Amino acid sequence: MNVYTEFRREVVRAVESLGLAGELPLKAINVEPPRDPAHGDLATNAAMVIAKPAGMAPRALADRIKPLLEKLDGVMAVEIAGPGFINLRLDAGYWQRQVGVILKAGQTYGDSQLGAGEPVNVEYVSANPTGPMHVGHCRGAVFGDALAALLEKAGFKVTREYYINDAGAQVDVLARSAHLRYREALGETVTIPEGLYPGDYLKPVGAALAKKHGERYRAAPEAEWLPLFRSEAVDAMMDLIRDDLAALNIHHAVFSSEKALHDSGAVQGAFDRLQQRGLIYTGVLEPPKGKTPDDWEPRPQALFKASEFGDDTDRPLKKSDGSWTYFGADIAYHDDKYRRGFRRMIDVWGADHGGYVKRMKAAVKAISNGEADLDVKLVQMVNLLDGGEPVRMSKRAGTFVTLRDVVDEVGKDVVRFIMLTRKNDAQLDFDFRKVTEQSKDNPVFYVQYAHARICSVLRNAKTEVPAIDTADAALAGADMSKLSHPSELTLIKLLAGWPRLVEGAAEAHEPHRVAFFLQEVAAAFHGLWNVGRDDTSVRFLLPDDPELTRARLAMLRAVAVVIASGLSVMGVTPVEEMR
RNA sequence: GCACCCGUAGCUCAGCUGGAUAGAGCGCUGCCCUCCGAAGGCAGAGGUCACAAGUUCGAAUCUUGUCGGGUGCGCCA
Repeated sequence: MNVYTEFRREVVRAVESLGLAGELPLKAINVEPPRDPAHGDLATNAAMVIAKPAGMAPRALADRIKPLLEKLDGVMAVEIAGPGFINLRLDAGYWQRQVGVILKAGQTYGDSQLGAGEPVNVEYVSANPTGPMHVGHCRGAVFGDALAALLEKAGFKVTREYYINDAGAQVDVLARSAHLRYREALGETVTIPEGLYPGDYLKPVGAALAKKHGERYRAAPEAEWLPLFRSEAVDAMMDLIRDDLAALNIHHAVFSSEKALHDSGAVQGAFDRLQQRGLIYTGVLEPPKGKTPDDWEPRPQALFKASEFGDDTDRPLKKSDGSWTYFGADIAYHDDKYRRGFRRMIDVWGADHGGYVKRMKAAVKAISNGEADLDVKLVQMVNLLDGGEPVRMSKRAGTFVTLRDVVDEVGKDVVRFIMLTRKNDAQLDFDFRKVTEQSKDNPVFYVQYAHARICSVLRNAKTEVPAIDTADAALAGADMSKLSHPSELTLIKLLAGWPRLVEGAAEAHEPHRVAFFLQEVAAAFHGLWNVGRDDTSVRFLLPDDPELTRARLAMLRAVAVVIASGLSVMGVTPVEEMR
């Protein structure tokens, strides 16, 4: 329960007690902080949204609600404004008490029951198991992981999942590339032909295969070694990828294999179920307009009636040779999630897969009879820059930037924070120089600096005002009514908005809001710090006034708690000092 | 041709799912450091929210259309 949901409940209760006739849209009632602080602490639209169905003028209705709200605990004044807003002013004590609430809750402050323990599956990264992760994978990885943490904080039961595309032609290419490296390890001189993976990362894989199998598959026909090499190479690549992800502190709970879906008959099973419901037919697709392929030939294929579920056209499940399309397997994969009990699924994809969203949503609707909800979050490209200049990347020239390169260069915390400083569907510039700069332009530094400054004040308190016990539990008992400076109240109100932000961001699947919120908190804190620079009475450590100092330290700890809580959602470690 | 995403201050971007006079950083202008909290601070200028209709008490936000940018479009994954 946070400030806003608490008062929303009271407003709804007040409206209900009026005994108005008609269907009242109570769900449309909201309580939120007004944009203009001059309008008070809380504003509700209740009178405006209820007015019409109740057959009253909004302001007249507001007049009747007003006295009921005036009686509430913590409410200092109620005003009716504009077209019928009801603005509440809370007494300072109400806000000041929030400091104690935050300190008592600690890291759990902001936790919500919104999700009510409902299972959510978040599938992210899912990079092809053909090599180490490159920088392009970073954003989706960080986004998915932060979204998962955010949903957990909001009370959902989250499963972090990775889909291994180990069934397509690309893993045959991988196996052949590994076979070449295997022969190389056995002493041959090899050149990697066009179309195979040239990367050095396959050398150890080849060496391991040589050690394990000796000469056995050196000159054997492909059919004898391909499945074996494929599976061993994929395993090696997944180890590589898991290591890369670990460098970002990302750990999936479930790894699902596309190949396993084929082998177990799950793909056929999902196909059969759709067929039984008459959603599959054999047909011929129109060629795409405007981009007519030269080799287009109309061919009959097994098609899924995606257009009945909101897609633009029906989609092929089988290729003309009868084998499954990627989409066919992907339907089975989402069917599998559904059968594992997930009614909420989130997929995180690169923006280049945007054209795939409608058909996947259509498929989930179809397989679940509309019971399951799939949200697909597309993450846009990251432009790598160095001092404003684009970093040129080319696989061939060897100037290819891996995820590991980036993490080694700037650190996991910086990568994670910066990747969340834009909403997912906007492009993002990642400038190696800027992200490590110690200045206000750099949001990572700005937020971390706030946390470090607070830690520093707490450390100094031990020597400057040694009488004060700086443990959270002790600080929570301070006389918060001493926190009466306007800048202090502004800061406390901001902190009290954290639980509300968690819920909003979780519902919208928008972890970037956490990053922006923390920048606001940091700005408010730095601002207060600077007030103290000119006006010594607003400083935090005042040896002549231990009671006030105690209250201020409590407030600072509350700021640190909220920052640390937000950073933990983002997967960033708060620092205690800047170096 | 079609679909999806985007279009907000000179630049980079927020805008809490429809609220009141649209915000932040950078840049610009003007003030503020002998020292005690300047890896800065305070103040100011800067907007047809791409454009046009519509929905309603109320639109940057929802709908439709137009313009501009990006991405994608059967047998790749």
